[in-house]
Amino acid sequence: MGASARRGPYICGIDAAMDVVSGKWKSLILWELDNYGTRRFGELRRGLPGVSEKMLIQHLREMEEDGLIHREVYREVPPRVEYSLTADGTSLNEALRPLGAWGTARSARLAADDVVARA
Amino acid sequence: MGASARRGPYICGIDAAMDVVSGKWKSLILWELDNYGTRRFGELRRGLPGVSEKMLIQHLREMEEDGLIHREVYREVPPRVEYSLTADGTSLNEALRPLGAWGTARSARLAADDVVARA
DNA sequence: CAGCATCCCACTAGATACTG
DNA sequence: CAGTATCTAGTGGGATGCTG
Repeated sequence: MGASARRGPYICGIDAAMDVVSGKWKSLILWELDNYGTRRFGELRRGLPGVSEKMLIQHLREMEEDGLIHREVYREVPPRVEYSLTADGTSLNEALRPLGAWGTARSARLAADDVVARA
Repeated sequence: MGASARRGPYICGIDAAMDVVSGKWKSLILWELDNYGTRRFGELRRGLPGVSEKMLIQHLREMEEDGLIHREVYREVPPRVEYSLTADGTSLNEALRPLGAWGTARSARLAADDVVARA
């Protein structure tokens, strides 16, 4: 009974999508996994500056349960676990691209306004 | 000190965009305003079943401060206030469209799986 | 009609310490 | 290395009542 997705009922598609992406690091995890294809726990941790172990594992578990990522365990010593995107995770990442572009444009504009404001 | 957007610094574009859309009803407000062009407070309230007055006004104020919506006050009796999208809000709505489509597809698939599971 | 103020709870997320 | 467990603070969001 964790803090995972509600899994409906949803008012609309965005609602359903937001349910699965909300979480401070989830979109970053998606992006990281999309870039590298496959990532170990420690690599993700280093790739997401500021994330705590607890939040990382919690988000990873929820995303696994939501069918966005795949978790492959190699029973070795030392233990190795590799995370990768599922088809769903990949398509979600695609769907997030325009939003990312919008955010980048907005950030740039805010920064520019800030410079003007300081002048 | 409110519950408004952090307004940076952001790790990436999605981060910046999520900062502005996160809030249970914000994407719905965007969608509603995009559909109707302009909406009064009471109309929005009725259009978003389940929203409380407090959350609606709070989200509207934050979105206004974030430059996503425009608030026009008509000093009449009884008072009238109309909300509409700014150019930024409109473009954000565009950027959210693929995500909405993804969520809709996911919902449909989950529902189908659910039917199968019950069979 | 449109909004503000206040109280309250659940949940999110962080820090820290421990384990197979 | 890859987690678990526990405790705590901060915040999101709901209910209710009041105002111009």
